[in-house]
Amino acid sequence: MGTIYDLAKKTGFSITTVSKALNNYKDVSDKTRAKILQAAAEMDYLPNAHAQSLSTKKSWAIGVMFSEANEVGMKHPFFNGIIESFRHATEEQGYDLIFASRNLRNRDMSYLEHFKHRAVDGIVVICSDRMDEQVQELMRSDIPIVVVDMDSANCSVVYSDNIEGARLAVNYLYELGHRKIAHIAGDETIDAGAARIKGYELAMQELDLPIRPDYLVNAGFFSVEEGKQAMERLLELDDQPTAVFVAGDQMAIGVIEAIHEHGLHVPNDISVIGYDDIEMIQYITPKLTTIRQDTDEIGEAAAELLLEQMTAKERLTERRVIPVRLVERASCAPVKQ
Amino acid sequence: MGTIYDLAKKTGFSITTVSKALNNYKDVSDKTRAKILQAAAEMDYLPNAHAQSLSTKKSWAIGVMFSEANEVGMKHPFFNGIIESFRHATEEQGYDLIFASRNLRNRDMSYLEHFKHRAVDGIVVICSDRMDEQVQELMRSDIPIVVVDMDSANCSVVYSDNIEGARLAVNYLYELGHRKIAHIAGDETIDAGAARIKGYELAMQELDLPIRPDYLVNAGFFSVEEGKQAMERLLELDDQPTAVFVAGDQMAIGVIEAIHEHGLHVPNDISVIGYDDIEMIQYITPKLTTIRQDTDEIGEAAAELLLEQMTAKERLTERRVIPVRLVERASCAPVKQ
DNA sequence: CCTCTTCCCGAAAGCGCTTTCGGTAATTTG
DNA sequence: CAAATTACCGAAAGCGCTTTCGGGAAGAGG
Repeated sequence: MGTIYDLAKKTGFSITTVSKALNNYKDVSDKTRAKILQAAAEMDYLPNAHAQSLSTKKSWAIGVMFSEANEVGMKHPFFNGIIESFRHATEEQGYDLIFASRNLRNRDMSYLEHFKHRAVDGIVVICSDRMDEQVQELMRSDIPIVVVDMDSANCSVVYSDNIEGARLAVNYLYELGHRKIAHIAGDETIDAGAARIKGYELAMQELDLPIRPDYLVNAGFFSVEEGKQAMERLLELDDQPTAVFVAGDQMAIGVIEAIHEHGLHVPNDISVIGYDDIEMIQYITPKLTTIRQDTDEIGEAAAELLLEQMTAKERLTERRVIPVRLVERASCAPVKQ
Repeated sequence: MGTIYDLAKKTGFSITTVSKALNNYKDVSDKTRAKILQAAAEMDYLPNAHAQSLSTKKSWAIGVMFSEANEVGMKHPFFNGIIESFRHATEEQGYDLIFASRNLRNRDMSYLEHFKHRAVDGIVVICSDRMDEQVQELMRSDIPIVVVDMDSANCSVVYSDNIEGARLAVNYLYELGHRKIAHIAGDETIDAGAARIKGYELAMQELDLPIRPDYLVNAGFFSVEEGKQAMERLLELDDQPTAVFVAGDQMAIGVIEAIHEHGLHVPNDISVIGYDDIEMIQYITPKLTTIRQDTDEIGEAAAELLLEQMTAKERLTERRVIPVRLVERASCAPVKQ
């Protein structure tokens, strides 16, 4: 492969000139540039990224961090869509993504430390847990950062319009004639969970429907199992809801399971609407009606906000709320008389 | 944050000694080491990874490349499990993962070039397409590499025991009384597809069952839609199979859909067995019986093989075949008389 | 023909770290 | 107590690149 020095020797120019030719400086003639480029191609020359970063202080790398309760990492059916889209958008600008470990040869360090060590140009964190100390630390730092799925006044954030999404769901059920609408919620320590609860309550008020405490059950951290358990609690009620708005698709899967095991039918006995629109829910029975979050757009927006900061070389704090929409499938039906 | 030079000034030692203290050289006394470490902690000193890599020629980074037909990247429900497990295993050793773009500031380069540019210590490629020229190039290079889900004599590889998996599936159906067993296959250009076909044929022979060309249908690249179309072709047959072994879970979902749309019942009319055991299939109706590939173990094995090469600093060519097992759920039933 | 620009190019310092090698002081050995 | 180890530390070169700044050559202007 060779170094820039080899290239200089081969072409007879100084390494300064070679470097300039490679980097499109204008104070090198077309002729010598051509020669150098040709020689570079011949010897398969590639600049060493580390050396470049060392001298330019720009690494062309973006650090990514996941922070979610269930520790599934890239298997997360919603977050991985966002990351994939984010990757596409940043790739176009020449950035690489680096998934940092928290382990530097036996010494374990924080993500912030690791990212500083790696000298990344920016950080994207996909976070559901607002209490995560590691995330807090990242947000306090002065590295360009964008946080996805969480709100904060101190840095650029992007998330879906959860309030509107919840309202969409409740209104839809209302229009189907439902009045006893329950909400199986995500934990309030998670922004998305809290916002959807708020949206639910708002919508219920707007519709002059009572907000019954027994119709609002916290199902924790969005897993199938937790959804199932939450639904079982609703099914124990004397006065059962006729429809339930579930804060996440995975939970909704558990919800439907619970309903079926109880000998009831979705949607004939109970209507269920989910949130996220992850891939698998179009294959379950019944196909789940849900509020779709646009992972593509979220990822792109995140990339945009981060790139903006990286080129501006200053910390910005923009908030981008991505619209959601209702996807009608087969898990909701008009209320029985 | 400061550099090693600041640390030297602060402690009064030379940068040589500081570096040695930080790197646990033994020719520095415990006392001075303690002083230096303390000072380092006080000023939040972190070594610059680029400078380190430049001088040690070790980057503590592993390049990862995905190569699959459907371009879903990290959304791939099977591959992302492998990558997640791989990440865990390499993280423990202090390695970071880098997802390279193919774009270096307008100049687009091959993955190999990019990985050389980044000076990664090793490469993991998760590959289904054996014709991918980029992958070929990587395999020809001299960087430590491990390839997942594909076979090759030229580098370390890890994949599931597809032949045995197919055999397991066919035998299972046979034991349920099925004799008309079809195979909806992945494309033969994909190793996994080819191997499962081979396993299917082998098993059929062993059971003295005829291998009918019309019972072996190529469904391409493992998507739901392709599976559905393939099943539709089987359903057009005068002499329909009573059971079908599908080379991938996603295809199996499409297969079941086709059967249902045809007014038939799974498993009462036709038994279906899949391959992979991706998460979502336990939530569909009926829950899919399948051959489970152990993504955790595959990822770990890949990490092991790669780490081995990286520490040995030489290219090894070990082959690791991971066992599979049958997971019985509800999509197969005894044949109707 | 001389001066002033403009165009090209290169010397050298610097980015932050590692590692070889040699040297001094302290310690051990006989 | 002299000689031989041993323990500890630092000068300096090097990793591969960028960028400032100055200087020479060529062209433009008077």
